[in-house]
Amino acid sequence: MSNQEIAESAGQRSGGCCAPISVSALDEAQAAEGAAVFKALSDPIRLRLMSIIASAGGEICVCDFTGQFDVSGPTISHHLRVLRQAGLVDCERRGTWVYYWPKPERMQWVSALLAVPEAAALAR
Amino acid sequence: MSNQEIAESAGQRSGGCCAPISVSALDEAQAAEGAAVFKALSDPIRLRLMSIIASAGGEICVCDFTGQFDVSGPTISHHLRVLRQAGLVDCERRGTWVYYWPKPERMQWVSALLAVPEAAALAR
DNA sequence: CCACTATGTTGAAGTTCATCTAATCAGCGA
DNA sequence: TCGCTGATTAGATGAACTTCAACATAGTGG
Repeated sequence: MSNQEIAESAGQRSGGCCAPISVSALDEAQAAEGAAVFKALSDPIRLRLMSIIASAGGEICVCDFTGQFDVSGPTISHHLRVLRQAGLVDCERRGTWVYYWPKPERMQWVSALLAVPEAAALAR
Repeated sequence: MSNQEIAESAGQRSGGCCAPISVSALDEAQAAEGAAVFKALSDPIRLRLMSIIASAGGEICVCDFTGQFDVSGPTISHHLRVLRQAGLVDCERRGTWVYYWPKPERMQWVSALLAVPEAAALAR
């Protein structure tokens, strides 16, 4: 895969955009978008929710969360919405239950933002 | 490499610890540590500061920041402290000026946390 | 149609955060 | 030693965030 292809696959309009910050600095718009995603991950409960969803290997039911956390149902619901609005997960209601799944492109984009290319790492 | 070895090589006491969240979920302590780092990156100004420091290719003087941002000097200083406390940058005073540099291990750790192994990506 | 379960939404209370001004600290040169 | 410049700390204030209780909505089954 060429660098160009990598850039394109990462760069589908929303947020996907930029080289790792070790390579080039972000402009204001890029920083705003990135910060919004990091904010979604900046709460311990949300990060755990995200990790449970991401590691589920597919979909997972909301009913599997309640009980694993010390907070009330509405609070879980609120945190899930934040993750959804950040584009990190998506969900669908099927019958009584609601299922969530991760959006790997988005996760990968954020991960790539922080990645340290070997050259940059060696420069120190 | 055994799982144990992986855990050890990633786990130098503070924070380094865990497999990507696409592979296994975080426990409370891991989530707390990860969330703290994400919180440090969750502000647009801090994320831009971080990207400027990371892409500087070495050290950079605080005096290079002031003027690039619409906030007062003390505010910049406050944000730099948050990044420092998160372990993402470090600094040293030399004469009149203070220089900052990134800590690539920490950046790499956070990046790895969100990385999506191919297998996990293909499973969807 | 009604009761029941599973989630999501709203509004309010308490807490944390970003930002500013004013004051302080560190180094330099006269 | 005194002032000057660069940077950080302290205190205050308004905005944003987390959380819960109460209510609303969607779907199931009697």
